[in-house]
Amino acid sequence: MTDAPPSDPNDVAPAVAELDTIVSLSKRRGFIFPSSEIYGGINAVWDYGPLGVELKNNVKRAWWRAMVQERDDIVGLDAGILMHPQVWVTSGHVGSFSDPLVECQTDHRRFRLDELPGAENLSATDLRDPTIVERLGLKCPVDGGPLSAPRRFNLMFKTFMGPVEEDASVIYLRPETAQGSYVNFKNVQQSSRKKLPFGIAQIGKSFRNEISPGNFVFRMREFEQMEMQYFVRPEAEAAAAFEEWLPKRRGWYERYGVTPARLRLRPHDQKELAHYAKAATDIEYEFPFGWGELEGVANRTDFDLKAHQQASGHDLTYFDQEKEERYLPYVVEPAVGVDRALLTFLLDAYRVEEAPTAKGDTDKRTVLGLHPDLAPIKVAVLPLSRNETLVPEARRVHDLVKPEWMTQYDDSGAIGRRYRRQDEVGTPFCVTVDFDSLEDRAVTVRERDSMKQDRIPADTLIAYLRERL
RNA sequence: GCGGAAGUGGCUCAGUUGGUAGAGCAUCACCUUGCCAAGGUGAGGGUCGCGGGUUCGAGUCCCGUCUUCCGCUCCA
Repeated sequence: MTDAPPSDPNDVAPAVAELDTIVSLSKRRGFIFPSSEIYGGINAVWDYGPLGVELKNNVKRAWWRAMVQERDDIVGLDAGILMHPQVWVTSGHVGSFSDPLVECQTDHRRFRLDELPGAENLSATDLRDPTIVERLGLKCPVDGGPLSAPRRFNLMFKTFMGPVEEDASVIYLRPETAQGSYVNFKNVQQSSRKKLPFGIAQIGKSFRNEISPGNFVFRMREFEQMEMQYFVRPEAEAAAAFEEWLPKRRGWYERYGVTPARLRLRPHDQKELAHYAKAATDIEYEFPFGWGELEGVANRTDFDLKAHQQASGHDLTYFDQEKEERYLPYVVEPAVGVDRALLTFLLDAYRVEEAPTAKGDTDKRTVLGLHPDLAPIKVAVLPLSRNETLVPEARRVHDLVKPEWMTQYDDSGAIGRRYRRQDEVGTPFCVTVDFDSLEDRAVTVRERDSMKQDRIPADTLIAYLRERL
């Protein structure tokens, strides 16, 4: 299940939008703003504006639909961001979700201590030992320069639980939603009466104190995840489920319009596997800054359930009626970053094309070719002009459509300009009310991608749009 | 965290050898037009990331600081 990067240059998809273009569009049209901007901004946090929150909700809804609504073997869960501190000790995040880094004193390159030649098999204690570099005589593998003592970067945010900070216990903001599904495994399984294989899906915020965030919303310190834990019989079924989920998840992106040539699967090699995974493959997208992980599919084995069972003393095994045996399920997890998916949809949908103008020549037309399910605004209602009889009629049409979909009413500026405004934010349908409408009670519906216009009776508008949205 | 670059109205930028900020686009109002970014008139909006220094005077020089971008690194 591996895709080699396209070798024939003519095979490569057309260049994706520059990141700056999307950043600028996002701010100008109200998709995404830098957080706390009036105070100079805060690194690696972004706020979603009026259109951004619609788009984001639509992305989440599309995922939830594919994961939960359309399946009878997966159920939802919304666990807390704050969890018992022991969860993160048990899960290995307190110990392993931090990297022992050493820095070369001459060229300032950084390396993971446990990846340096001669330090591969160090114990956790050794990795923390400030004298370890000296004891082993480690040098910078690039220029042979002296290395600093190891410093640990824990990627988890800490805060305090309890009113008095001094007495309160340290707790963490979750770095992944998955643990909520593991600690609730029994609750969910029993209350929903699911038999294996079944899954628990979650969408929610996670927090990671990344060493170097960046690339717009690609890597943030506060971000949102869509993770699904699929519990199966060990171990053969896990391997099979792993292979099944990869094309399924890749297909999801294609279903919502992502250019197939800009997607690829990249299996992790043994060294880069996370501490909890036995196998993992990334679904990557070709971002303007290079191929980057969109989604990770991992075989997490029974690592988490086994650890929680041991640490909590609660039996987390599942009794299989059919096979009449009791076992700890294996877990296959597809995990997506909502913000990454959203960024992908934005980048991939952005295009500038030639379009005819009133004068007869052509002009640039900026279009977000978002899938209608994802588009923040589904329908725009536009009176042909800001005329005293046209406006009330257009308002009536708008009132008709408003309860059904997210809409916008716009009567400011020339009609052509208003079409282009809607194109730029991806609105699939524009409904225009003109002077004839006052007589024949008909409206013009114009479709974003084809720019085709249909003249239809106003009272069939809802039915017409319903067929297409 | 280290190295490099940058920070001027909503966006993209200009700002000459230091003399108290401009443009295009966007936004809004009015008039005209009326189906794909039309024309006209007008308006709002920045003290130049922040703090300090040099100077009679700084967006324009110096120091500090914050933020962003590109590399090193990592992950959804």
